[in-house]
Amino acid sequence: MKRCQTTYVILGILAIHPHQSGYEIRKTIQQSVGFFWGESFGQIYPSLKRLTAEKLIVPSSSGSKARANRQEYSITPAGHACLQQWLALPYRDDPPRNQFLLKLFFARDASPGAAIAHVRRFQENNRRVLATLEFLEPLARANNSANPGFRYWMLTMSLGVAQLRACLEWCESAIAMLSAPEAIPASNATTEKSLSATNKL
Amino acid sequence: MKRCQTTYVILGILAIHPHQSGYEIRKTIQQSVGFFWGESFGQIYPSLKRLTAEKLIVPSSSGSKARANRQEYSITPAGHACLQQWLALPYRDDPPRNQFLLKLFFARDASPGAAIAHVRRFQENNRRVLATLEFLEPLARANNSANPGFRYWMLTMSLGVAQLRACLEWCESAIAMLSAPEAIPASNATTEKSLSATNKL
DNA sequence: ACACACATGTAATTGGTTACATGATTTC
DNA sequence: GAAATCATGTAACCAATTACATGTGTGT
Repeated sequence: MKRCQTTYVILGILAIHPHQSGYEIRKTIQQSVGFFWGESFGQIYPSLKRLTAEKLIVPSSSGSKARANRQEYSITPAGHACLQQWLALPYRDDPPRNQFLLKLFFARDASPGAAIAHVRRFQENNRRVLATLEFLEPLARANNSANPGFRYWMLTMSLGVAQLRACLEWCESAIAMLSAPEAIPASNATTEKSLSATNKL
Repeated sequence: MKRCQTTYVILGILAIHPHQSGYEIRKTIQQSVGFFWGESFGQIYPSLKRLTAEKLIVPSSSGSKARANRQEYSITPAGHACLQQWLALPYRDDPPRNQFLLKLFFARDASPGAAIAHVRRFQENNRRVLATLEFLEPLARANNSANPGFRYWMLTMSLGVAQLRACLEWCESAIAMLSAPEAIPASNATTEKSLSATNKL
């Protein structure tokens, strides 16, 4: 049986946190794995129906925050087995598509300021995300450091932070490089003399 | 008029390198922007038809490598204008979906070795990509350093390398951390006493 | 003769976003 | 009573992958 990725995010979240509604599941996703994973309602609600039909989750109620509207769910043993099975499989890395890098790569065909504008935007985005991660980190640490899942959360966080820092450092040098129109970094002196016979760029 | 992303990759590639066939375009994509962008034939060929209909590219022939089969294309002034327009627009960063990080995040529900296996795979992938980038770099530098597009190619490359290095460093520490099952990094002494009342993990 | 790379395309399917539609509960 | 947030869902659309189908030219 083939299942889309949304399946496993929902199962994973419910395995950690039972008794959540579709609405809440989405919020939890945003707050925990949001910086590397997103789900839309158009994906979540149909998935909840399907997973219920497949007995991987069950409608449940925790009593407390009952609302006429709302339906919450919990993971079943079958659901947990399904999640574990998926976790044991090697992850697939889907071919990346980075529009920022694409626009930067083609920037010789753009107006002069375009490249630097893209880089600045990239820099701002990275700063913003880094700030939220660094804000979240001590809070989560205080609340969850005893939890068995904490170490894995930490690992994802630290990779995120490391990548963001690398990007921000790169932004500095990229802006510097793009601001000084003359300086082309050369590996040695002879490169200036246009060896470009068979261009690939 | 709304156009998919494939449009602009094709235009961008043909702006740099005219007289390429669909087959070649794909190859060029793999060799130049391959580490952050991919296109499939199922996307390229229909796009070429559509772009021809929209007069953004034209069927052309360079004479030399003519084949009964093959049809090559070049960008038109209209196509170039379209590309420039797109390049001037702010890039959109689509919500990332990193399956590796997702599996790592949920790893407390997996078998003990799973997390470390995922990390090792991630490490190998990063090493492989880094190796190809480092292999390509001096070649491209020698052939293209005089080219106006070279600096942008360099920028994308250096970001790629920086990110890959950051990931590889992280891999080291992640494997170390996962190999020593006891050590949970604590921010201070009191965190041990399970302050976890309101768990988020 | 065979394999491999070159070359082009279509059809089925999926995975996903976005917009739309609706309504309940809380808070100010 | 207005606004915000909580809450659920559907329909239309789209971008893209994958598998399939077919054929040509080159090198061994």
